[in-house]
Amino acid sequence: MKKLARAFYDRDTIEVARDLLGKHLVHVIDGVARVGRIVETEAYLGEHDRAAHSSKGCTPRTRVMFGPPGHAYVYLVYGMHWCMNVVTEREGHASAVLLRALEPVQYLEGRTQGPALLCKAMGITGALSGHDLLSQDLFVAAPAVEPPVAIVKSARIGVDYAGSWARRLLRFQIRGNAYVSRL
DNA sequence: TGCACGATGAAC
DNA sequence: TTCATCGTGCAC
Repeated sequence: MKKLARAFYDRDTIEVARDLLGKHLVHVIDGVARVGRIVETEAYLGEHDRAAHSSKGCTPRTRVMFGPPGHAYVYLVYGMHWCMNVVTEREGHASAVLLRALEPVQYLEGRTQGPALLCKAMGITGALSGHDLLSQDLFVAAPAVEPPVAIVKSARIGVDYAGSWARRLLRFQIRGNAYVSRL
Protein backbone atom coordinates (compact mmCIF):
# COMPACT_ATOMS: atom_id res chain seq x y z
CA MET A 1 0.00 0.00 0.00
CA LYS A 2 1.54 3.26 -1.14
CA LYS A 3 0.22 6.64 0.02
CA LEU A 4 -0.57 8.98 -2.86
CA ALA A 5 1.72 12.03 -3.13
CA ARG A 6 0.67 15.69 -3.38
CA ALA A 7 1.38 15.56 -7.12
CA PHE A 8 -1.45 13.04 -7.61
CA TYR A 9 -3.99 15.65 -6.49
CA ASP A 10 -2.29 18.58 -8.23
CA ARG A 11 -3.70 17.60 -11.64
CA ASP A 12 -6.81 18.01 -13.78
CA THR A 13 -9.82 17.21 -11.57
CA ILE A 14 -11.44 14.81 -14.03
CA GLU A 15 -8.18 12.85 -14.26
CA VAL A 16 -7.98 12.67 -10.46
CA ALA A 17 -11.63 11.57 -10.19
CA ARG A 18 -11.01 8.71 -12.65
CA ASP A 19 -7.68 7.71 -11.14
CA LEU A 20 -9.13 7.57 -7.62
CA LEU A 21 -11.28 4.59 -8.67
CA GLY A 22 -9.67 1.44 -7.28
CA LYS A 23 -7.58 3.37 -4.72
CA HIS A 24 -7.92 2.79 -0.99
CA LEU A 25 -9.23 5.41 1.45
CA VAL A 26 -7.65 4.95 4.87
CA HIS A 27 -8.68 6.46 8.22
CA VAL A 28 -6.81 5.42 11.34
CA ILE A 29 -8.80 5.72 14.58
CA ASP A 30 -7.18 4.67 17.86
CA GLY A 31 -4.62 2.62 15.96
CA VAL A 32 -7.23 0.82 13.88
CA ALA A 33 -7.06 1.44 10.13
CA ARG A 34 -10.45 1.51 8.44
CA VAL A 35 -10.00 0.90 4.73
CA GLY A 36 -12.38 1.12 1.78
CA ARG A 37 -11.81 0.78 -1.97
CA ILE A 38 -13.10 3.81 -3.86
CA VAL A 39 -15.62 2.66 -6.47
CA GLU A 40 -17.51 5.89 -7.27
CA THR A 41 -16.53 9.58 -7.49
CA GLU A 42 -17.80 12.90 -8.82
CA ALA A 43 -15.71 15.80 -10.16
CA TYR A 44 -16.46 19.42 -9.19
CA LEU A 45 -14.54 21.66 -11.55
CA GLY A 46 -14.04 24.96 -9.76
CA GLU A 47 -15.73 28.34 -9.33
CA HIS A 48 -17.29 28.31 -12.80
CA ASP A 49 -18.94 24.91 -12.13
CA ARG A 50 -22.37 25.96 -10.90
CA ALA A 51 -22.83 22.61 -9.10
CA ALA A 52 -19.69 23.17 -7.02
CA HIS A 53 -19.89 24.77 -3.59
CA SER A 54 -16.97 26.99 -4.59
CA SER A 55 -19.14 28.66 -7.26
CA LYS A 56 -20.68 30.69 -4.42
CA GLY A 57 -17.26 32.13 -3.64
CA CYS A 58 -14.71 31.62 -0.88
CA THR A 59 -16.52 31.35 2.45
CA PRO A 60 -15.52 29.92 5.83
CA ARG A 61 -16.96 26.56 4.79
CA THR A 62 -15.54 26.37 1.27
CA ARG A 63 -12.15 27.96 2.02
CA VAL A 64 -10.42 24.56 1.96
CA MET A 65 -11.53 24.08 -1.67
CA PHE A 66 -9.58 27.23 -2.56
CA GLY A 67 -6.49 25.97 -0.78
CA PRO A 68 -3.71 23.64 -1.92
CA PRO A 69 -4.49 20.14 -3.32
CA GLY A 70 -4.37 16.97 -1.26
CA HIS A 71 -6.63 18.08 1.58
CA ALA A 72 -10.04 16.83 2.74
CA TYR A 73 -13.11 19.02 2.27
CA VAL A 74 -15.88 17.65 4.51
CA TYR A 75 -19.27 19.34 4.74
CA LEU A 76 -22.70 18.73 6.27
CA VAL A 77 -25.67 18.21 3.94
CA TYR A 78 -29.35 18.31 4.86
CA GLY A 79 -28.39 19.14 8.41
CA MET A 80 -27.40 15.58 9.26
CA HIS A 81 -25.02 13.86 6.84
CA TRP A 82 -21.28 14.34 6.26
CA CYS A 83 -19.76 14.13 2.77
CA MET A 84 -16.05 13.96 1.96
CA ASN A 85 -14.16 15.47 -0.95
CA VAL A 86 -10.52 15.50 -1.97
CA VAL A 87 -9.24 18.94 -3.00
CA THR A 88 -7.55 18.98 -6.42
CA GLU A 89 -5.50 21.26 -8.69
CA ARG A 90 -3.38 24.27 -7.81
CA GLU A 91 -4.19 26.56 -4.89
CA GLY A 92 -6.94 29.00 -5.84
CA HIS A 93 -8.57 26.73 -8.42
CA ALA A 94 -11.27 25.61 -5.93
CA SER A 95 -11.97 22.18 -7.39
CA ALA A 96 -12.53 18.84 -5.67
CA VAL A 97 -13.62 15.22 -6.08
CA LEU A 98 -16.55 13.89 -4.04
CA LEU A 99 -16.14 10.32 -2.77
CA ARG A 100 -19.52 8.64 -3.32
CA ALA A 101 -19.07 4.92 -2.59
CA LEU A 102 -16.59 2.42 -1.18
CA GLU A 103 -16.17 -1.33 -1.33
CA PRO A 104 -15.35 -2.48 2.24
CA VAL A 105 -11.77 -3.72 2.63
CA GLN A 106 -11.00 -3.62 6.34
CA TYR A 107 -12.73 -2.66 9.62
CA LEU A 108 -15.78 -1.09 7.99
CA GLU A 109 -19.19 -1.60 9.54
CA GLY A 110 -22.49 -0.77 7.91
CA ARG A 111 -23.16 0.23 4.33
CA THR A 112 -20.72 2.31 2.30
CA GLN A 113 -22.64 2.90 -0.92
CA GLY A 114 -23.36 6.62 -0.76
CA PRO A 115 -21.36 9.75 0.16
CA ALA A 116 -22.93 10.08 3.62
CA LEU A 117 -22.92 6.36 4.35
CA LEU A 118 -19.23 6.04 3.57
CA CYS A 119 -18.36 8.90 5.92
CA LYS A 120 -20.40 7.27 8.66
CA ALA A 121 -18.68 3.91 8.17
CA MET A 122 -15.23 5.50 7.96
CA GLY A 123 -15.79 7.71 11.00
CA ILE A 124 -15.29 10.90 9.00
CA THR A 125 -16.89 14.16 10.21
CA GLY A 126 -16.50 17.89 9.69
CA ALA A 127 -13.70 17.88 12.25
CA LEU A 128 -11.53 16.49 9.45
CA SER A 129 -12.28 19.25 6.95
CA GLY A 130 -9.01 20.86 5.93
CA HIS A 131 -7.06 17.78 7.08
CA ASP A 132 -3.93 17.05 5.04
CA LEU A 133 -4.21 13.80 3.07
CA LEU A 134 -0.48 13.29 3.38
CA SER A 135 -0.98 12.83 7.12
CA GLN A 136 -0.66 9.54 8.97
CA ASP A 137 -4.31 9.12 9.95
CA LEU A 138 -6.29 10.09 6.84
CA PHE A 139 -5.03 9.45 3.32
CA VAL A 140 -5.55 7.66 0.01
CA ALA A 141 -3.21 4.86 -1.04
CA ALA A 142 -2.62 2.67 -4.06
CA PRO A 143 -3.24 -0.97 -3.08
CA ALA A 144 -0.43 -3.47 -3.50
CA VAL A 145 -2.37 -5.12 -6.30
CA GLU A 146 -4.44 -2.72 -8.39
CA PRO A 147 -6.27 -4.48 -11.21
CA PRO A 148 -7.32 -2.29 -14.16
CA VAL A 149 -10.92 -1.07 -13.98
CA ALA A 150 -13.55 -0.25 -16.61
CA ILE A 151 -15.09 3.16 -15.94
CA VAL A 152 -18.73 4.16 -16.40
CA LYS A 153 -19.55 7.88 -16.76
CA SER A 154 -22.89 9.48 -15.90
CA ALA A 155 -24.44 12.74 -14.68
CA ARG A 156 -23.83 13.91 -11.13
CA ILE A 157 -26.45 13.24 -8.47
CA GLY A 158 -28.57 15.87 -6.73
CA VAL A 159 -27.36 18.90 -8.71
CA ASP A 160 -30.37 19.61 -10.92
CA TYR A 161 -30.22 23.26 -9.87
CA ALA A 162 -26.94 23.70 -11.77
CA GLY A 163 -28.43 24.13 -15.26
CA SER A 164 -26.29 22.73 -18.08
CA TRP A 165 -23.60 21.77 -15.58
CA ALA A 166 -25.99 19.19 -14.11
CA ARG A 167 -26.00 17.27 -17.39
CA ARG A 168 -22.24 16.91 -17.76
CA LEU A 169 -20.85 13.40 -17.30
CA LEU A 170 -18.73 14.06 -14.23
CA ARG A 171 -19.70 11.01 -12.17
CA PHE A 172 -17.39 8.01 -12.45
CA GLN A 173 -17.87 4.49 -11.19
CA ILE A 174 -16.21 1.11 -11.59
CA ARG A 175 -18.28 -0.89 -14.07
CA GLY A 176 -20.09 -3.83 -12.56
CA ASN A 177 -19.01 -3.13 -9.01
CA ALA A 178 -21.65 -4.19 -6.46
CA TYR A 179 -20.94 -1.26 -4.14
CA VAL A 180 -21.69 1.72 -6.38
CA SER A 181 -24.49 3.98 -5.08
CA ARG A 182 -28.08 4.14 -6.30
CA LEU A 183 -28.91 4.00 -10.04
C1' DT B 1 -31.52 38.57 12.98
C1' DG B 2 -34.32 35.76 9.92
C1' DC B 3 -35.04 32.42 6.38
C1' DA B 4 -34.87 29.31 2.29
C1' DC B 5 -32.37 25.51 0.87
C1' DG B 6 -29.56 21.64 0.16
C1' DA B 7 -23.35 17.26 -3.68
C1' DT B 8 -28.66 12.32 1.43
C1' DG B 9 -30.80 8.35 3.27
C1' DA B 10 -34.57 5.89 5.13
C1' DA B 11 -39.31 5.14 5.59
C1' DC B 12 -43.84 4.87 3.63
C1' DT C 1 -42.84 10.35 -2.67
C1' DT C 2 -42.12 12.31 1.85
C1' DC C 3 -39.59 13.70 5.64
C1' DA C 4 -35.88 14.37 9.19
C1' DT C 5 -32.84 18.31 10.64
C1' DC C 6 -29.49 22.35 10.87
C1' DG C 7 -25.34 24.90 9.04
C1' DT C 8 -24.57 28.13 5.47
C1' DG C 9 -25.14 32.13 2.72
C1' DC C 10 -27.70 35.98 1.65
C1' DA C 11 -31.57 39.00 2.18
C1' DC C 12 -33.40 42.40 5.40
